[in-house]
Amino acid sequence: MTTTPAEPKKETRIQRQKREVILTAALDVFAVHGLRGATLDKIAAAAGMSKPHVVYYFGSKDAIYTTLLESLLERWLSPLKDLSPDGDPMTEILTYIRRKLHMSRDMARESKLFATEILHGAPRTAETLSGDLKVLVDEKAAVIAAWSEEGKLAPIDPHHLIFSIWAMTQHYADFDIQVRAILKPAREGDIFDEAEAFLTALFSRSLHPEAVE
Amino acid sequence: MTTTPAEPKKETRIQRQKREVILTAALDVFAVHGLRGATLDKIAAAAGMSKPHVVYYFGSKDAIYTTLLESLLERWLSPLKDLSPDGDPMTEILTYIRRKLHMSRDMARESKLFATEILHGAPRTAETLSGDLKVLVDEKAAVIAAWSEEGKLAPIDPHHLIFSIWAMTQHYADFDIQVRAILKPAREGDIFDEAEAFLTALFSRSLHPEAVE
DNA sequence: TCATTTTTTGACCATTTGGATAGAAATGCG
DNA sequence: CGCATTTCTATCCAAATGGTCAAAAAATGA
Repeated sequence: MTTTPAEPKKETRIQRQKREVILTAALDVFAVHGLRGATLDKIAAAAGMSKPHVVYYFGSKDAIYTTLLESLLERWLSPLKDLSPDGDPMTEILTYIRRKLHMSRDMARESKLFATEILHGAPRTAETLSGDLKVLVDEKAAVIAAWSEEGKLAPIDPHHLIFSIWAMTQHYADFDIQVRAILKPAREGDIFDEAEAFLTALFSRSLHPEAVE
Repeated sequence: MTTTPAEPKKETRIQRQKREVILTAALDVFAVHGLRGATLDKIAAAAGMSKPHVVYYFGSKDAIYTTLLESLLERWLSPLKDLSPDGDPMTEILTYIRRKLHMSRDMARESKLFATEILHGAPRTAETLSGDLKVLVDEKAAVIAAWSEEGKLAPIDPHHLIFSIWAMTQHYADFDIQVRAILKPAREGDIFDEAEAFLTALFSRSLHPEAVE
């Protein structure tokens, strides 16, 4: 048979490497052009191989995209998973913000891929969003809510707090072109360092448990 | 000649209406599918007319997209333009946040269109970003910086403050699917009302000029 | 009314693109 | 070495898609 391996039980080292090369190349292409704008030709060129070879390893363009998205979701959620109810509230949240921001800096392409997916209706992520993600967020929101109740944190809507952290950190990856265009000639330093200082100041001010009228 | 009118000096009322119908339909399609994912057939179907008719009025798919983007940019910036140096700092900023949030609520498709454009490298908006937009932002950032200097506002990086307002307000339009998936069964009220309360609280706490160590 | 212009579309075309086929090159292995 | 399996690619194909064309229908105006 001439069919593709698709997803065999045992993957050789070479197969894993090749798949990795394709995924990396595809990530570049998808992040810039989106799912529809990306072509197998572009991906193949970026990966330095022929188009049928790409299809040989993944079966279809869609399969590459889906694979990318799935492996991304895991890593994407890990910083939030690490937010511990046992730590110091302020430290936990500021650490979370910092880790999320570092992910935006180091995984800008992945962030854009994810953003485009959600933006276009999350056709293949909807279940994860209202499933695993919702469970995780609800759990951590409860932790934050408890902190607020105990007076360790200013009273705040924990869900919207999480949304705001996502929005602000991912903004620096997803809209980097805009951010850079505006900050351009001035500002020699790293934009992410500025962002970290800004976000730390913003949230520590808002979250300190005091002046609760 | 059988060429299209494209952009004649004088546009009849009927022409303007037709163009408007097409633009509205195209906005729906572009917001969901992106530039590449949108097809002339889909746009024509959404507008209730034939594909050649759409081309007759705009010449090309790209022209529709560009027209949409240009008319959007003006409206997009108007809330920031209205931020006045003469008003009360806190009121001005909170009003800006509210107006921006209302735009996210009422112009979600436009927000998504813009987001996709920037996300994919802003190929046809780059000049505007580093031109008009930068000028406007720099101007308003100076206003905010002055307020901070005068002690009317907590010291804060004004550029990043603006970025954070964009990020958080647009998040509710661009990522509405994610937000809704997480907030779903609970929360009967309007998400945007919650967001408004949250953002108002967050920023008024951070911006009040006090506790400056 | 009837010629002229504008609006509208069915049919068609060229290109792009996802993917299939078949076979070549390489690799593994007895 | 010789056979089998895996890896890889040139070539082709069918569907989708942006856009053209010629002509019909509707509106305009003298």
